[in-house]
Amino acid sequence: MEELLSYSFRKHTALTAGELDSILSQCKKTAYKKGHFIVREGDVSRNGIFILKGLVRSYFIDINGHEHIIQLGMEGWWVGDLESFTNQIPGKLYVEVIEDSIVLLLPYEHLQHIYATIPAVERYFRILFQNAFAAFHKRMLENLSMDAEHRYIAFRDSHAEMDQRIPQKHIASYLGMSAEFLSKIKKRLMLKSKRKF
Amino acid sequence: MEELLSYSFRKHTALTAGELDSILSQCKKTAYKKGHFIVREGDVSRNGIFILKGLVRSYFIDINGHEHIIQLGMEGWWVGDLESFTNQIPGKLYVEVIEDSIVLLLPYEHLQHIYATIPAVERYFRILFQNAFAAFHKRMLENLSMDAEHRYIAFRDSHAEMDQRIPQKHIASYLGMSAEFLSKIKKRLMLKSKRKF
DNA sequence: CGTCTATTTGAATGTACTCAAAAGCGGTGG
DNA sequence: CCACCGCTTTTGAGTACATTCAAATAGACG
Repeated sequence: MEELLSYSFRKHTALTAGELDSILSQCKKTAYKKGHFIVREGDVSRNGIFILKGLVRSYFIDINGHEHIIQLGMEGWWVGDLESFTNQIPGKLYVEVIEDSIVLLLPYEHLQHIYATIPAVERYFRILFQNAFAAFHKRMLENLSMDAEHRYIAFRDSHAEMDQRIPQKHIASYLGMSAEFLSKIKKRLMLKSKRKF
Repeated sequence: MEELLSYSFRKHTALTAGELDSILSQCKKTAYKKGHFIVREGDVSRNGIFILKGLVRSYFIDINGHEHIIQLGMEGWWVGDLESFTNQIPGKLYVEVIEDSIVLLLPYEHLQHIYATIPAVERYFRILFQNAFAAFHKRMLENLSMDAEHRYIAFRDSHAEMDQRIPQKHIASYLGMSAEFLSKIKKRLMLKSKRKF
């Protein structure tokens, strides 16, 4: 299962088997049950989190007590509270496991050591962050230019698997709308597609 | 003026004077007049863009013909259409100079060469993208949790200088609201602060 | 099964937008 | 120096998209 991480590294950079082993040996494989938290608000995120199996959401709670999902992550993804991890300060996010999951935890200090000893890892994360940043740009662009119905259609089309695996209320939160409204949208789309037959 | 770039590099990574010179020699210093475009929709962004002086906005136009500002950048910032630059494909963004500006242009191929010959630059951009990503997270978090009035207050507080230098309609677009509505918000805030005297 | 959570539905409400028009502001040329 | 033009900002009225609240229904889990 750990090959997922090796595969991810090899996709973006050239590492020897020994280097990969060294990195893997500094990660701790951990299982979480559905509903449990890897990180809570106020925690300092000590670890980078790489998902080997399962599904995770990260969200924060605003001053009105409403949850807003920042990220949904599944197999092969890095997740977490980046600001908290980068600066080793208390964070604002919760990272909750929404399916029984197995993750690799990579402690902050170990990552710093890896950066220092295996420069190619700088390249790996440079590319990862660059891609993540561009993807985020795209998401923001969609949020700005589309209404709620089209945001959901776009999500369903590009994340078909997540649309199946994740409860609607979480998808609504990720897309920035209320759960009730998403329900109404889905009904509207059902009627529309029925009309074609 | 070019020291701005050296300063930016040195803040995040250790580079020799020779390496900095080499990087600088591969950049092309270019002046743009207010209202001119560095990149247009459909262009392949050939250059990384670093601002030495002036002010730049990047935006896209949605299917309804409305502009949405993605980024506002000033002295010491990298700007541009990252997706287009990274993948060397036609982009969706316009990059427009909104004050007479001087920028450094770093061609894509030169940057690849720099990555290959000066590994510390991987680290520089890794950190830059990591910070940019975290900042973007924060912006999205604010967009989700605050109403229009509080988004403007947050912007004014953390970007006081930009609030002065940039026309209101651009700020409105950056904050995801109509220019008219921002005008109404400012009036409301004026009245509120007056009432305190 | 029974309980707890998630989803659906409807009615009332609100935040922010659109459209239209007036007022303000800055630059340019006579 | 003033007059005019274009662009930005302000203001008001009407509107729409999405929310809130409340209640009913359906589903999941022990």
